[in-house]
Amino acid sequence: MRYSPDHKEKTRHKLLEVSGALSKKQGFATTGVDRLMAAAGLTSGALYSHFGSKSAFFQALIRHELERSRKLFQPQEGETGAQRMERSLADYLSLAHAHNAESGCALPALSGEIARAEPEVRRTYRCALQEMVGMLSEQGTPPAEAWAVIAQCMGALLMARAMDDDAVREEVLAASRDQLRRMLSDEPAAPTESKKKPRP
Amino acid sequence: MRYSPDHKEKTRHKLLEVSGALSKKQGFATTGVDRLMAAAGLTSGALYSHFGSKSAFFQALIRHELERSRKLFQPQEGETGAQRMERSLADYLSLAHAHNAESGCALPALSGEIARAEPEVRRTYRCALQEMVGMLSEQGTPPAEAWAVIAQCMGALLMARAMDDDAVREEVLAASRDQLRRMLSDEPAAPTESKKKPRP
DNA sequence: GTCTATACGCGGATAGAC
DNA sequence: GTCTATCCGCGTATAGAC
Repeated sequence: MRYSPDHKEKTRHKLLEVSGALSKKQGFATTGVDRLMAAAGLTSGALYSHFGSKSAFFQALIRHELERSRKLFQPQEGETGAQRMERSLADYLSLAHAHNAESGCALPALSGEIARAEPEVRRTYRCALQEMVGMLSEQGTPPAEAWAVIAQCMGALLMARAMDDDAVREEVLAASRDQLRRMLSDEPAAPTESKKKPRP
Repeated sequence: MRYSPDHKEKTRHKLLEVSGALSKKQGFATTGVDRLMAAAGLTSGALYSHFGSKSAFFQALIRHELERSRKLFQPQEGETGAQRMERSLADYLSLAHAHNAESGCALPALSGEIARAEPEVRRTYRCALQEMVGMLSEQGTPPAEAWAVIAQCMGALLMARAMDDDAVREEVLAASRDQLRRMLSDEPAAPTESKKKPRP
């Protein structure tokens, strides 16, 4: 063949990366195949060689994106559970994340489209989230709390993105950060956002 | 004229109601003008008479829908604040709401599209939410908590809708209900979902 | 105010050259 | 494996009849 053995694999990976970014920024359904492929320097034919149809491509893309999202909540070298959570919240619920959907988590960017997608895509979505909850569970956050954390993060970021004013965006994000910190430290509500304070 | 004086007003209202339901179910951008109008028994020309363009129609629709959403959180006759919150949570975070987007709240159904809409639409969205938070604030829920409640409700419902399994959907919704009850009653975390228990 | 007819572009998808 | 060319349907929007 005219192409190196792993050329297909590399191209496929690049397609998922680049089209994923474009989909998170502009939406998947509203972006044509031509544009999705052009973002990776290819033409529409490439999509049908690799995935067969646009909706099959969507499923592969969701699987790939949620794999990336899972890593956002994974602990890094030498972190305690509390440190990981504090870092995750600060990164996730930030204005930077609100303003850069293309490099951010797929949950707030694509859940709306997934909700209207075929059962196969929704199954992929559910399994990925269950894995994420399982992972958090192993690290000391009970499943019920883990679901609540994910829902809160996704909701707050999506709401912030749909607004038109950074000050209000930050108000929403700060409220969620504060709320989650209190919840995860098992402390009762406090009137203002508390400083970093590891539990005694 | 051939039509009664308030015919235009009534038609406009019907358009917003019926197209709003269809948009929440199938998405706004992905539903053509013909279909949106056909749902109200009209043809595409009607949209341009009333609103001028599809995007102008979207803004009117969002304004109308968020007015409806605000009422979901409004207290009813003879309710206390705690009763209202308990009723709101049970109704909002339910499988019925997850399965019937067309008659439900616009926030989980349309926030993704709003996030990619023109600034004018996003301004409408922000103002409506600020009013909602102001309303909750008057009823005893501080603004920061109100933002967290709305984000959590929207995130949990959207996540539930994007899944393919009712058992897991219910797990997500129950986790959020439980979390919000604990937060609103200023109680520390409990291992399982607590029963209705007004604060002492 | 609403409908029908129509203009024109972009959508997804396929065929065949290389 | 990728590109170019092409088919056909649906998208938004407008013009003119009633």
